[in-house]
Amino acid sequence: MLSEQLKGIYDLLFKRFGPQDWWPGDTPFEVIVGAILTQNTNWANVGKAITNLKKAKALTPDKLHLLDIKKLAELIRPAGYFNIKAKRLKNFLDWFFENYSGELKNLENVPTAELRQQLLSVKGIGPETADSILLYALNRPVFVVDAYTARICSRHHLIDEGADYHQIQEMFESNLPSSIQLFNEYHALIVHLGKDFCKPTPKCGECPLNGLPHRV
DNA sequence: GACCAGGCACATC
DNA sequence: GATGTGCATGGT
Repeated sequence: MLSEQLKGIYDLLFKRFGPQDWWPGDTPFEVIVGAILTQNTNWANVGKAITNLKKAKALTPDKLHLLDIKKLAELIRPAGYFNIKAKRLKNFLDWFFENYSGELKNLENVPTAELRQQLLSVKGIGPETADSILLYALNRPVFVVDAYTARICSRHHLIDEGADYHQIQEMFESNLPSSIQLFNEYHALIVHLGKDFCKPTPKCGECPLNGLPHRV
């Protein structure tokens, strides 16, 4: 029955918004960089940082690994938190080169659960960033939870207010088929819904979920 | 000018 | 274990 509700919500969102074509990135590595840069940050600003990295021909594992951290911080400045994010990117690259020679294909045979644990061990990569990388860059069937997901699930009584990341993720993953395509589209649709309607102060207006149970 | 954005680590109680 | 705070740019 939760599974019915989750599928119903998906259908409503897809019907209203259509396919979202996520992740907006040309290569898996670009997706990884974007996942770190978009932490608590508007995607438009991340796009500017990505453009800067492309112009500087720095958007490959090797180049980014070698790039001076001060220089890197300057290039990603539009994405905000640029000092801390430069360090986070470097932390990821250090891990990537130490363990996998900076080659994405070397990640292919690592089991998802193990890879997730390893990503989480990198300082600056938390649950959402790790799962975004796993799903959108590495094509693993994990459900990405973000602030919008938590807010929407709570407001519509799908889960307790105050449920943590893992509980919310578990609700989706155990009540939906484990499909990369479905998880990809669902998370993207939730973000679209969140941007248009489910702000911290709700703007329900023409929300496609109008009519479903909702907290006041 | 206030509010918000596709978080995370760390300090403090 | 829960709660608070710093990190920072840019659009609405």
